[in-house]
Formats: sequence, structure tokens, C-alpha cells
Amino acid sequence: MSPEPATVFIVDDDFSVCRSLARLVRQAGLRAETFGSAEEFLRLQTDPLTRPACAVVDLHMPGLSGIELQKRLCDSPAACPVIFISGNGDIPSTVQAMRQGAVTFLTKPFDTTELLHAIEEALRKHRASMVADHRASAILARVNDLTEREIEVMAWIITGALNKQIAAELNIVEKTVKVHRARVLEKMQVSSVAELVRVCAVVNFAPAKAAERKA
Amino acid sequence: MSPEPATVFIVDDDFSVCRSLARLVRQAGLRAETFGSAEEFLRLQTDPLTRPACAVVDLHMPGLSGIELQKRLCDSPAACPVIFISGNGDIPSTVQAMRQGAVTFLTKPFDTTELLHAIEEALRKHRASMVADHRASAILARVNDLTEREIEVMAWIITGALNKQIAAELNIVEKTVKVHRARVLEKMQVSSVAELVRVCAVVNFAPAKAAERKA
DNA sequence: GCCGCTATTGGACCTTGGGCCAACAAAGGC
DNA sequence: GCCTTTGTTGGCCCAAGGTCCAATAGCGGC
Repeated sequence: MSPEPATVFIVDDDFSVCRSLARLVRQAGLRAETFGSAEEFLRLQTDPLTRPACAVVDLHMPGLSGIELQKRLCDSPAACPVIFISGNGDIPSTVQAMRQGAVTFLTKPFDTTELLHAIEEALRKHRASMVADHRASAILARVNDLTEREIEVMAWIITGALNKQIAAELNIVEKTVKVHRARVLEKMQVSSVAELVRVCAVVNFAPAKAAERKA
Repeated sequence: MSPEPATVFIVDDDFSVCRSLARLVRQAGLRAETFGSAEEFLRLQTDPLTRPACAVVDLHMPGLSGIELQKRLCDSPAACPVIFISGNGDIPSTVQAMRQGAVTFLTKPFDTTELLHAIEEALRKHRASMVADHRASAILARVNDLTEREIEVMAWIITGALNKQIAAELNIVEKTVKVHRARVLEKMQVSSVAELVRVCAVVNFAPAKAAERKA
């Protein structure tokens, strides 16, 4: 059903829960990996994810709680959507989990189809964020290939400034701006200012430096 | 403290709760309006909000529930951030509320400072969304002022197409495209293609029509 | 029928952007 | 000292955009 093999990480201190959830996941045609604690998950899952995945996490666990795990995941390269499950969760925890971006928060006992739907949603989200990340990192790589001056010029270009104006701002001659402009378009792999503005928007590249310079 | 007078709508079927929450809100320097039911709120709050506001809503009420109220609010011109309070809320309700965009979900009895913090956050959000809405509606007004042809041309412009290419796509002469292009920039109140791309991005104007035309 | 809006086109002219070739200078690595 | 990178500038030419002028044609409304 999925276009590529997706993995569900199951983090629960109760081994039997891990086992039954893993079975459920595998019956749905997905891969499953189980972890007995948040620490174990963080220790073993350090590689950046290259394939869609999500985590089904128990709220209450000895050691690091599910909430804490989620918080750390956000900063890790292995960030993936989290689905919480809990037998005795409270509303404040639920609120915190959801505010931190959890897909949902299920209370035991829950309907298995409910969990599978949540997993589907989580994987969908992760796929979307992965393609977005890929696009963004590809663009950032191009930006890194620019020299400082080129970045500076680019910041002005995407404001719609004329070469003449940019030249005045940078105290250089218009001809030089033209050269930088050409290099920017070439290195950023776009063929028009319109496209350049778009790709810059994707990575939130705003002419902040240019503004600082003005001030 | 707030730059402009902000209002907190309090929706609770328990009159004494309404009264005490209203007092709390007013002591914090904000306006308060109370409603005894979701229906009453929806009946009385029909005008589009012109000033920052948020709603503090009880989950359980006779008639329309808080969740239902929130759902209707999303489609209404009086949409504002919602803070839920409940004495006996459950986790599924909390999850649904948060997924629908609730700021938070507080359980009675709650700390008053907690509520005030939530209100602050909700008002902050609402202010941000109001300025975003204003920007967007101002831009949409300009788009509505464009003729069909101009919109068509604009769709091509923001892809970075040359006048020559646009002319070929629309089976007209390059000169005509220039005229439309000038009108578009004028009516959209921008002075460059870069700015045009930006304002179109704000209102999610994508050259979809152009793509359809090609197909 | 006249008026106004829209779309269309033409011409002339100027400004701007972009490509191509060449050159120089400062900085840093070998 | 030589080489590469980076930033800078020059000239030349062409393509593209922008701005004036003016004109024609269809279409709906008064």
C-alpha cells in the first residue's frame, strides 16, 4: 500500500505491549521496531531517517518519559511524528504532547483501527516533511556554495532592487552587480528572479542582512 | 499592557463561573463578555472581529458542546482562538480540541495565572492572524480588481516566463503582454516581479490556471 | 447610437538585464 | 614565487522590459 517501506518505532516498557503492537503493525504491512525505553530508542535511533517512519510511544516509562522523548526527538535528526499511548494519561500531559506536535494521544484500551489510522496519518505527515526537508536542504546546499558577496547581492535581488540600486547600496559599480547576479542565478540553478524568490522563500531566506546593513 | 483593547469571550453554562472568570479577566485589564451557552455566543457574536479577542469555553454545556462551538467558529467570520476549560474532560475530547487548534485545555480547578497566560497566548495568536488576514484580504481585493486576462498573464509572470513566451502561450503578440504586465504591476501595487511573487505567495496564488490551460 | 470597459496591436524610444571576452588586485594555499 | 579563489571593473552587443504616443474592435449599458 505504501509507496516505500515505512517503519513504526514502538517504545514501551511493557514487553508484551511492544510485542502485540509490533504484530499489529506488521500485519498492516509495515515494518516494526521495538524499544523498551526512551533511552534505548534514542541510543539506537541516531541515524537520520531516510525512510518514512513514526513512533508509537508510551507516556509513562521508567527513566525518560514519553513527553521528554518527544522533546528530544524534535532536535534530533531522526525526528519523526509521535503517537502517544497511555493507560493512565492526564489532560495536562495530553495538552503538552499535542502542543509539541504529537499526532494524537490514545488511551488504553484503544481500538486497533484507531491506532492504524493514526499511524497512517503520522506516516503521511512524515513523508510530506521529508520531501520538504529534501527540497530545503538541496537549496541550502546551493546557498552555501555562494560567496558572501553573492549572498549579499541575492538578498537585494529578491527584494526587486535594480542592479543600479544594488550597486549604490554596496558601493560598487553596476557592472559588478551584473556579474554577481549572473553567478547567483547560475549557482542557485534558476533562470529568473521569480524562481529565485520562490526558492529563497522555501528556505526562509529573507534579506535580513541587507536590512541590517541599511541600519 | 495591550496595545489595543482585547476582549475575552467566556462561554459557560454555570453563571457563577462566568462571573468569576469575567472578574479575573477584567482585573487583568481586559474586556470580558459572558455567554450562558454556545448557541447564545454564536447568536450574539456574528460580526467579524475587528479587535483582538479569544474565547474561554467550557467543554460540557447543555446544547452545543464546546467542541462543536469551536468547529463552527472556524468557519465563522468571528473566528478566534479557543481555550477550553472543563471539570471532567477526557483525553479524546482534549485531543480533538487541540487538533482543531485550541490553544490549551485546562482542567478545573486551575491556576488563575495559568489561564491568564493562556489568554495572553491566545490574544497574541489572534493579533498575528488578524494582521495576516488584513494583508491577505487587501491583496485579494487587488486581485479581484484584475481582469481575467490580467490574472492569466500574472500567473505566467510569477513563473518567470518571458513576455515572448507568455505571448506564445496565450496566442497574442508580445506587445499586448507588455501592456497587461504593466497593468498587473500597477494594480497589484508592486514595482517588480520579485514583489509580485511575494504578494502572490501570501494569498497562495499559484499559476494553477495556467497549468490547466496547458493541459 | 453613444459611452465606457476590455482586449488587442502598432511604433518609437529609453532603460535594464544578460552574455562574452578581457583584465586587475587582494588573499590564501602549495 | 606561482596558482586559485574572490571581488572588482571595462567594453561591446543584444535581448528584454518599461513608457510614452495612438488606434481598432467587441460588448454591455444608457
